[in-house]
Amino acid sequence: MNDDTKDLNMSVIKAFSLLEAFTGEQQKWGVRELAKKVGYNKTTTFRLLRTLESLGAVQKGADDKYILGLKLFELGNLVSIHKSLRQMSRVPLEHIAKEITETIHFGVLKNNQVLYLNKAESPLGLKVSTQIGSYQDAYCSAIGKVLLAYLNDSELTSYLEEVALIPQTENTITKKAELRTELNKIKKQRYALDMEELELGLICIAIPVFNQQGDVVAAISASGPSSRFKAEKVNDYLDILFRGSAQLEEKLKDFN
Amino acid sequence: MNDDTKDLNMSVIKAFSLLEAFTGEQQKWGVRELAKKVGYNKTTTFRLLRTLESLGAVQKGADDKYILGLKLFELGNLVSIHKSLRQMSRVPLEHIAKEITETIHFGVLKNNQVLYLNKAESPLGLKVSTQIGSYQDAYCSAIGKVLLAYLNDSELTSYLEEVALIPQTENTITKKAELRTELNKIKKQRYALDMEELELGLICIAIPVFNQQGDVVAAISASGPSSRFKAEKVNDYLDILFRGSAQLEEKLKDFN
DNA sequence: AAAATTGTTTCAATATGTGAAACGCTGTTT
DNA sequence: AAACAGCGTTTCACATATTGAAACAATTTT
Repeated sequence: MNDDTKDLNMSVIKAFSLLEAFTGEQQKWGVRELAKKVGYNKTTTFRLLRTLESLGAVQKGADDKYILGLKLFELGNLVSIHKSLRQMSRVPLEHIAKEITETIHFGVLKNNQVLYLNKAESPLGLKVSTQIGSYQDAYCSAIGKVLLAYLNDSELTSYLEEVALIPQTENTITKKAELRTELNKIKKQRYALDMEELELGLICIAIPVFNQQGDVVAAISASGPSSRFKAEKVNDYLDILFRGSAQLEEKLKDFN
Repeated sequence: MNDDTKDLNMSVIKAFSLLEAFTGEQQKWGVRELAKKVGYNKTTTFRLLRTLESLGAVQKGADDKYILGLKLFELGNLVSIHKSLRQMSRVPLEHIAKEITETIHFGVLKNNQVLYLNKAESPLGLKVSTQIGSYQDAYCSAIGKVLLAYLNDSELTSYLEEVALIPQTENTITKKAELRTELNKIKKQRYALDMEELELGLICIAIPVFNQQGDVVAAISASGPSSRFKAEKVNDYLDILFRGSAQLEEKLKDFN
């Protein structure tokens, strides 16, 4: 951590640390266990939780433990950045999902990571399911690699300097030179594949979404289990994705 | 304000006051104008904003003014209360919207107000458009009246004691006895009409959604301009809504 | 019945947030 | 060209609001 911490309101920072402890895996917290987790005194933690409760940012569940409250739902729905992208993506994503019958994701690059703005889930039982609003490392996902591929040289160089290529599976690209080569290839062919680079058994194919100026603003992907995702289907999937992407790009025009 | 304010963390409360100043109408704020709006010193406001910025709860837009940040989007997507209701409602709402070609809303009662959890917008140009996550007074909306109609006696009595029936249009019900009669009628006929009670030119029809135990957990509505919403269509709309509601109730079973 | 949890309150100490005034910057008015 | 008015931001002495160990009340576990 750098010294940007100077003159920030510590109470507010602490309050948000508490909120960030609530994740998809751990949705409920008691006072003492949360205090232990974030490293604050239990009294402090208790008072912050009570404050957040009075604001509706957290609330007590049936078992008296705290869960995230509806105020955050309200505020989250007011966030205007990418809001139009998110809204306009819904219908095209659902069309694609219906045709491909795999889960479709829609994401942008934010802080060098993929931020999932929307999704349309596969109608099948066995499917990929990601939390909208969550982040994913870019170098090991199809959407991420597409978005990285269209960065300009200096952006990509600084990304490669900063990032640590941690192996998620035996297929994860862990050499920076190799990643660069892969990204060049992706830019040429206009799509990216993730062949179990993030998770074993999970395959993903992604293509870019351009705005009217020709910049890549987002990417869409289809993800499914390797058992269904056969090589001979790739071209079909790409066709469908490209048609969906064209729809998205059409809608994007209205927002300029 | 009552004395619940004791021992709450004022900084956190102030920070949230700032966040709540951001609405659909006013999405951007400069430091000084926001300070004026919320009544804090500009220095305090500035420091809180800087703190919130470092947390990603706000960020600076293109014109250097502050807008709500993606951290709130992330947190909002993690809110688990009503999350399943929200998710399961999407597909049925879209089916209904396609059939009725008017905007469909899905809401619950929260703090004696209607909280909109989801919507499916009319494909037509002239349409109702509500912010998901926003609140609406219950007594003057169709969804609200349905939800009120199924409260038990003591809940309804305490609602009627607390609420102020402020006329929104010339059709708004402003007498508590009259509202009670209306709610009885609604419970009997199993649907509610809002005939320009909230906004002139706006008509709305709503029905309840039951869970497996037979409690009303939510309501769905179709809203449109009075120019399109003719009396002879009401029965058709009801048919479609009831079929949609049945779909919703079917999905609800899986979550018990 | 004792022990070990939990959430919650108390109170003195001090660390933390406060706000008037000043600063540097940009754009407009004189 | 100079004065002005707006903005976000910094400074610093002061005072208030936050802190945490310890105690408390209420459950649950031993």
